[in-house]
Amino acid sequence: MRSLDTWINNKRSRETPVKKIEINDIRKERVDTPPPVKKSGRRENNVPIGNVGYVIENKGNGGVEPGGVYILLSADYDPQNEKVYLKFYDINREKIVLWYDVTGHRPYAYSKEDPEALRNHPEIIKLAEKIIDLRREKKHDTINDVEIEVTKIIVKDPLVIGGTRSSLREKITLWEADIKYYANYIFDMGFQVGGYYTLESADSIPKPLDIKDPPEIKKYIEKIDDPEIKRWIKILSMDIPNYKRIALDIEVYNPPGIMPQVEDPKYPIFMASLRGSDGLKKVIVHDLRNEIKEDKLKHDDFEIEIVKSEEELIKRVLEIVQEYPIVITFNGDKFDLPYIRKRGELLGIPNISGLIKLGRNDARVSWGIHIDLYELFKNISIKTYAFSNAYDIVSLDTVARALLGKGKVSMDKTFQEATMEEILKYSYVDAELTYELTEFNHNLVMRLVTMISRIANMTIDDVCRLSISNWIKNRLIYEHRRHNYLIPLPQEIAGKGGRKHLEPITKGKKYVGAIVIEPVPGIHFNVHVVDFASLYPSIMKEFNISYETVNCPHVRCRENKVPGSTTWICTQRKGLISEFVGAIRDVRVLVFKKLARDKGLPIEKRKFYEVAQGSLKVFINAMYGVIGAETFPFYYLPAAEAITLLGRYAITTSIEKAREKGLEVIYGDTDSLFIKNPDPQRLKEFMGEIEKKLRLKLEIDKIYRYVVLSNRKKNYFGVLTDGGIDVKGLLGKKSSTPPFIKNIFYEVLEILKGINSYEEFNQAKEKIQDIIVNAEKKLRAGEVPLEELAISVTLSKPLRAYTKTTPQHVKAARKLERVLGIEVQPGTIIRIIKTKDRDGAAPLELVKSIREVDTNKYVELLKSTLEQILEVLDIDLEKLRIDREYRSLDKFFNF
DNA sequence: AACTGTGGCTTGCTTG
DNA sequence: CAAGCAAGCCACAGTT
Repeated sequence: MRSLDTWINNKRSRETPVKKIEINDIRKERVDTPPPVKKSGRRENNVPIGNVGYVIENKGNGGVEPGGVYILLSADYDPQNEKVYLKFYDINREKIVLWYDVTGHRPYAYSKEDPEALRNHPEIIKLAEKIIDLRREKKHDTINDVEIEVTKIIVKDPLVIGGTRSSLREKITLWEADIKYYANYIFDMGFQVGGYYTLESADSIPKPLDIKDPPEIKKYIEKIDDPEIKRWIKILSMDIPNYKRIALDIEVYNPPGIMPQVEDPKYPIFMASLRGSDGLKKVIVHDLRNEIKEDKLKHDDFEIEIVKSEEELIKRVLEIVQEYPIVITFNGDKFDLPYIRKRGELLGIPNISGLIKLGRNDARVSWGIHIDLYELFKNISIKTYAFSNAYDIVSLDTVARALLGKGKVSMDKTFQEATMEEILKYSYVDAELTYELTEFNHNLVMRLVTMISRIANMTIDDVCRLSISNWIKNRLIYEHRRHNYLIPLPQEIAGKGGRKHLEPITKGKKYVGAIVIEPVPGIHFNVHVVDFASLYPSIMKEFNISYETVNCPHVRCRENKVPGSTTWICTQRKGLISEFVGAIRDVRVLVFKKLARDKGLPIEKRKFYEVAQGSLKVFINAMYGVIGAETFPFYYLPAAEAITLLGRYAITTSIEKAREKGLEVIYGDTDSLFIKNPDPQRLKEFMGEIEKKLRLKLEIDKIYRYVVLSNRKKNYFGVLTDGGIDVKGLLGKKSSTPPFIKNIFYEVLEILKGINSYEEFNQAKEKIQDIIVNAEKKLRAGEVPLEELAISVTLSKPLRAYTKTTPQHVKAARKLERVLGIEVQPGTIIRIIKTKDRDGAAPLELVKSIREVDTNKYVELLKSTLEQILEVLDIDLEKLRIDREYRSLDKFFNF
């Protein structure tokens, strides 16, 4: 880690090292006298109550200290004091400090009525007491590209604008009325979440610290002219500290088979495990069966603390976690934290409601920040882009196995049956894994959420709980504010007009997507795959795609048509969305991707830049998707279609050009071309010409030693020049395929991997035949365990939502509920076995004997899975059919 | 009334 | 986000 002192470019800090700055006298004086409390506000002990610039000092929560070095991580609104407060991480004291607004900033929204009209409006009159001001303001109307005058309605509290049934936004048309107040505050004040700040005096506004650029970054900043890009480089290259944090996990003494419910917390908490970044490893236990003997108290892996009651346990846990600014849980939003609070309330623990704050779907802690890893890992962008689908089900066990290579301690006994010692171990490992998920790979997860906070300019709490479309929305709102643009209503964007030009290929879709080239079936050697480097984001950048620039109001732009449509694109103004994609794309490609691969840098730094470029990639990849999603506030169908139309144009133009040059295109999908055995010179020329013509860069993505194509699109496999194997779309790869068949599939692939020429295929055929004949024998002889035959299918809706058809997994799930009383929710993976009964399938749990299995179905499934690779290799499965004796054996089992 | 074949449709999973 | 695949459901028509 580089030392902070060396790169904080603050004069005062350099003269006197940061850590030694003395506490300002003013602050000391103030902290001794508690700040005045508003009459309406109730005061409880230990509850931080804000006033001007500082808070009451309590455990784990310090007041803002002038001269300190802070990172802005979060914010919230305090309704009692009617102020926004910011949560800063103090990097020296390793605490969260709260800073309450000192500017008198108030909530507001905009109306297009003039102030006079509004003053006479009955709804405004009704709320007159709570309205502070109606002020005329100039804003830029992005859709019509003109300056307009709007009225800023400034109010006393955010609920006047929105959040209740009687709020103003429910009564009259308002603009910018659904932005969270604390987010508004951050935008208006120009705060950068994840940025460094200091405070000059207790009641001043936090001032950005000018951070000295690391030497490797300097080179880039000097080279780049665009101030916008420079700003991005600076923000994203600032160091992220190893946050002091603690993982928490509780155990509830519930009867066998009954899950503890937050709504009805009737069973006691008897154990809590803690794992801190400072090395704390502790399990606190209320030994309700009195079985832990003094001599057993020692444990190699963690410290055991025995308490006499549940009340003592909760108090002790709260005492410890308050020492940590960041609390990590796995499912703490919906379980651990609300459960602790509710049990605490039942036991009459004072002030627990001030420490754990429950939202509708989340739980926050007053002295710091709570990160629920379950919510984070569930996030589809985190799952697919950041962790490339390394885990599929989101549970502590599966995520830890995938990312840490180790899982939970298995426990097949109930708490009643297990010894305390066993439960201790089990419980501790949960906290340990939870902590390690934030620490592995150089604190990747903590760095990732901070980096995303910076890009979205969104609080860490929100980043961990909201989806990518919210991250992007947040950043775009901020960009509107920076440009003084009024944010249009979704219906205004939709009302711009413009039309759809091509019917979607798939029924029920809103607009056309990409082109997939008809594959040439066969085995092809030496295939070069060229593709457009991030095609859709590049199109968005290069062709100025944004909701306001597609079908813009300028007459002279109407000539600038998207090929094959009447849609035109603005040539006068840069689109906001286009600008944002362009900037983060450039920053990623020109700076952070290079730094992440710079072998001259120490591994720690490279890992850091890897997180930066990876976070940027998450945003870049999602930009096209959100503009085509109706739920996105800047959704505009003609803009989404313009992107795909330009993509179609790029790929068709490239195919034509390639064929003109005598290059053989055998397949392609969306942004790629598979070129068979190309002449290197011609390939190079071709790529250059395309880039010149389309302003889109083509690159060689990979080279296959050989690739096997069938007549199916999105279905192929290939062996790369380095021996690696690519399997795309084939049945054998699908998560629903039974393990037994999957294994056979991969065994066959393993054989194909070594092949270099046509001749070698014939030898491989023999081996493959053996494998298949054996597999079928095993199946028919009933030698395959049921587990290996299970077909795993996700239940994606609640059971009652399947009204049109009843698929097999839904039938099975209903049976599970009826017969075993197992609760199934959306997201549950149902494992079914194909059976010979009327339904044709049953849940794995209810199949008792191998004799119920419909062997023929499995042979069929094996056949269709393997056929996808074998038909091209000219291996005829029918010829491999097993001798009559096995068929008769099968018959024997049937009767 | 029971069976068979067909095609449209639903569902889930993958590719880019 | 759309394109595309496999598998099964289900209504319907035609046959037995």
